[in-house]
Amino acid sequence: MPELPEVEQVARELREVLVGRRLDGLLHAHPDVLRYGVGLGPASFAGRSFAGIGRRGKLLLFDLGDRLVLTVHLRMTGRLSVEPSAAERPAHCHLVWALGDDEELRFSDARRFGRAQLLRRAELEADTFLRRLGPEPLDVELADMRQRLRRRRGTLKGALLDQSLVAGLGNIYVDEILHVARLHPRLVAATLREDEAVRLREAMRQILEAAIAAGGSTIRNYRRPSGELGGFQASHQVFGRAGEACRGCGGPVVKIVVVGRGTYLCPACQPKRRRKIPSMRRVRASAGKRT
DNA sequence: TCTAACCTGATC
DNA sequence: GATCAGGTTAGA
Repeated sequence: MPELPEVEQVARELREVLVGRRLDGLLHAHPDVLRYGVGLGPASFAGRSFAGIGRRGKLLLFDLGDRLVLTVHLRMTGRLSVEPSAAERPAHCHLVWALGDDEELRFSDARRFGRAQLLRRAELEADTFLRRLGPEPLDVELADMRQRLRRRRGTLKGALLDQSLVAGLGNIYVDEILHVARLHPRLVAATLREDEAVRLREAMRQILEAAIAAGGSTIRNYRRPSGELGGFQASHQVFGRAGEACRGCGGPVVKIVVVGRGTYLCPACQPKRRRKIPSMRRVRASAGKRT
């Protein structure tokens, strides 16, 4: 469910609420959901406090001080929230920490795909998931991105979904980015030209910044820690809009399957290979509109 | 590089 | 009842 903008929103909200706050201990944990580094266990949480909260790709990083880090990956349906201890726990609440002041940090996850790990910093640095992540899409250098794409034999969409190419994009934002960049998801990644790579990188920045500013996208499950929905779904140009009119050219948005994922695009604006395309210079303007 | 698998719930 | 879902990964 959550991609970079949603995870960034979660990190920001929790940072406001949790940093500087003490962690009294772990009250409840599903054994499949929370794993521990060497020598660590449920008792390791007691007496710690939140020194900082960061994000790398779609992974949340809670700095608990004393070289201890809690990582949380929300996967598809994971959700973090801070609630009064007296409030009824949500369904599928798999992790609960006591925060003091009669509040709890809770992780709930219907599909139970999400994972948390308590690690020492040295173990975190050796963590294979973290080590395999590519650069942040908002920071990646154009030359670096081109080089990474050139090594790919598969589709452009598949490459962008691979977290080792760039870290944090998922199914929604890849489709939105490719639409703004006017690139077909099935283009062979390695064949991307300079001008196409420039458009791609610019579209990444534009879409991700707008999505972060809007608090992410809510399609079905995603909720901010505050309980609010994201706002960026209203600005989606193609995702979830099969059969509707493209906001750029008026033609129909279609849904296809690419690398096994439902994929939305406007075939007129995103031709498989170059051809005259309708003026799409102003996708940016319509991207900001509320519909 | 693709598919199946991990789980459950919502929707067709 | 069958299919699909915003993620990742083991295995073919």
